[in-house]
Amino acid sequence: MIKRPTMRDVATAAGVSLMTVSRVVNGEPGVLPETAARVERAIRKLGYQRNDMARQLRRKGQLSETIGLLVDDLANPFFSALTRAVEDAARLHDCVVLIGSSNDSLAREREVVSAFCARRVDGLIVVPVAGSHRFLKDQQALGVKVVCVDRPAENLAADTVLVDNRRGAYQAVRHLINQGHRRIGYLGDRDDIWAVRERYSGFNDAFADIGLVPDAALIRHGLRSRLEAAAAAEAMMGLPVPPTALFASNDLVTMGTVDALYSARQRRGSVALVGFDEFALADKLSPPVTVVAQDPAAIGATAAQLLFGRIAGDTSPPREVILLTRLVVRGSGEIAPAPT
Amino acid sequence: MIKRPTMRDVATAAGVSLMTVSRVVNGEPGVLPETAARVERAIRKLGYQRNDMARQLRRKGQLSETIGLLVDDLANPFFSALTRAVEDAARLHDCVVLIGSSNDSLAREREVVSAFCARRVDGLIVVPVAGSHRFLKDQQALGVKVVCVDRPAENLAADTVLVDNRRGAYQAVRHLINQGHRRIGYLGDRDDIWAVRERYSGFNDAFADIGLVPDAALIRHGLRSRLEAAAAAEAMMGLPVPPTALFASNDLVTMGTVDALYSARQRRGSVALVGFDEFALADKLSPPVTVVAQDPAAIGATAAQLLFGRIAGDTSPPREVILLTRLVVRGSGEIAPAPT
DNA sequence: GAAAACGTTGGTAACGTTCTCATCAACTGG
DNA sequence: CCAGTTGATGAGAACGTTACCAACGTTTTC
Repeated sequence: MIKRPTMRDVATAAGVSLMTVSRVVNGEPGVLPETAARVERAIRKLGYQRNDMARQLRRKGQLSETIGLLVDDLANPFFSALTRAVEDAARLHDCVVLIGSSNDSLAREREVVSAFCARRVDGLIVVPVAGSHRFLKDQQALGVKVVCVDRPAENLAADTVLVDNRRGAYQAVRHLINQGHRRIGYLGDRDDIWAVRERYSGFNDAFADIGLVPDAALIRHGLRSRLEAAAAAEAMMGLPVPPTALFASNDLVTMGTVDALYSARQRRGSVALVGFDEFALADKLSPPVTVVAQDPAAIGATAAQLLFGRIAGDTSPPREVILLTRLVVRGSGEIAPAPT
Repeated sequence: MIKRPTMRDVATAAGVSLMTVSRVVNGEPGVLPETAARVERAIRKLGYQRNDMARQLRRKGQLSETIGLLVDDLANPFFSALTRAVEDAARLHDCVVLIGSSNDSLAREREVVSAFCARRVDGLIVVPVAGSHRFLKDQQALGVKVVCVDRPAENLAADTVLVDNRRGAYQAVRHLINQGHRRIGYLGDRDDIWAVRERYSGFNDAFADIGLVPDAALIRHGLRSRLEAAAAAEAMMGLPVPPTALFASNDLVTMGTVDALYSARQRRGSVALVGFDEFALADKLSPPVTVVAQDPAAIGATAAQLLFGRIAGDTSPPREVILLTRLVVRGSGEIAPAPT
């Protein structure tokens, strides 16, 4: 393991000054081709590579060409697709991406953001958890550009990319209502999450439309895992008067619900299911699952576009971009025949 | 947008020297509690945050507490689960993670590795693409710890975490053979990918066991997407004498095959399918899909453990860790009745 | 009671880079 | 032939931090 060579080492090896090496490394003009060639040779011989930390320290106010991305849970397909889109955009700007998962913990979010900012990222794309984002605001004041994704951050003037959660959920539930359903169950994630709350509002909106109020026995909040969702769905289907349809507030909950419906096979087909979020193979289930589809790649790409715009100097007022969801009807909506 | 305060600013504000501030910031002993409190107050008032780039520059030879992770495609659930595991391990070591996707391009891999190393990462976890990894070796010589995942890197002495691809595929195909299948189709990704080649070997091993050679008409390599896989499966099932079973070399190909089998519904159930890689809802398809399951989280965790061991100073010879796959039989193996 | 030890604090030199300016030779034009 | 211009190169100071050592007052030790 050799000590890393510095520009000074290269300079000595090539018999030139340090500045000349710097110029060659950065492709600046004003170096004789012959001299440059000698330097290049020394660079290759020593295996020199520029130290971007030192570089970044010196050229203050310049960009570090690093951004941070903080999502809820990277293992979730929705967020990993989003991440991939951000990464692709970042590469186009010669930018590397620091990644972190917040797991819906404000403390963890703060830790990660702080670690990112200590490394002087140019910007942050954040899926903000519930709570106060005082520290994000502080970083913003110090010049870090911030874009929020999937949920707005409380008390923060930042670009935000959202989807029409409420309308999406509304349409999904209206779809069920139009099929004749009246006893529709709600299975939802923690409702301190903004997007989840919005979807629940949409659920209620649809009922308000027809002058009804959902049955409180058919409302379940706070489902944090596929397993919990399965148990909740199971319980709900076991009620004296079970629902004829279910609305699930996100992909995880939808899959848990599918688990429950499949494990109680005798009842399969007797309940309609609509879920928020598209997921792989939803069309292959029986019955196929109707979903409110978001486009995570588009969300990520939009967020990245906004962020790099800000980094490039866009100082217009914060924008809120709402992307549309799409109801993908898969024919599981019709009132099913009573179980035999 | 305010200029970022430095330790010097804090020192002036607190009426102490720069060194005292440094000591307080780093929690070093030897500062009177009273003095420390004054400094803390100044820090909070100014919103000071340590500049880790300068810090890292000064304390040479120390760790940057940053690692790089380079996967094939972050949007693939396998790699995103792996990434999540690495990230969790990194947090335990107070380390942040730079992420990149190589898309199976050597040039892109080199670019990303180079960008990571310019930022002086302590280590790299890499899913190496095919080709020469000269540049990885160079970085290794300069002290960057490297761990390979999913595939070994050619000509590189580095810790490597793999699964028993060949044996896993062998067992899967043996399973089909035991069920009475003889015409088994192979649908595979690019076979310049090591893991894919290994799986193909396992496929052939199973045939060798019973003294047969697979029919060349039932072998398809180079399927890069779900769509391509679907087309290939479709074509194969349309042969004059179609296969009675299919082996798919990874999750993407398996899903494409599922697409093909579902779209040709009349033939559904007439062909058995076994795929490498577990995927969500495989158990819910009809018929359910038998898979060779890897544990991406365990792979990521193992790789991270090796890497942080090296970073902490472990200089033992490179290790190769082989994790076991698990054949998850889901009852789609039996010879199906001839199509009606 | 002088010497040694300790606990607290500050001054200064790096780390590897880029920026600013100075130098110096070789041209150019009148 | 000399002032002015150009083009290539180099010297030195910063960037924000930490390692090292010196300085200081106070206490302990024999």
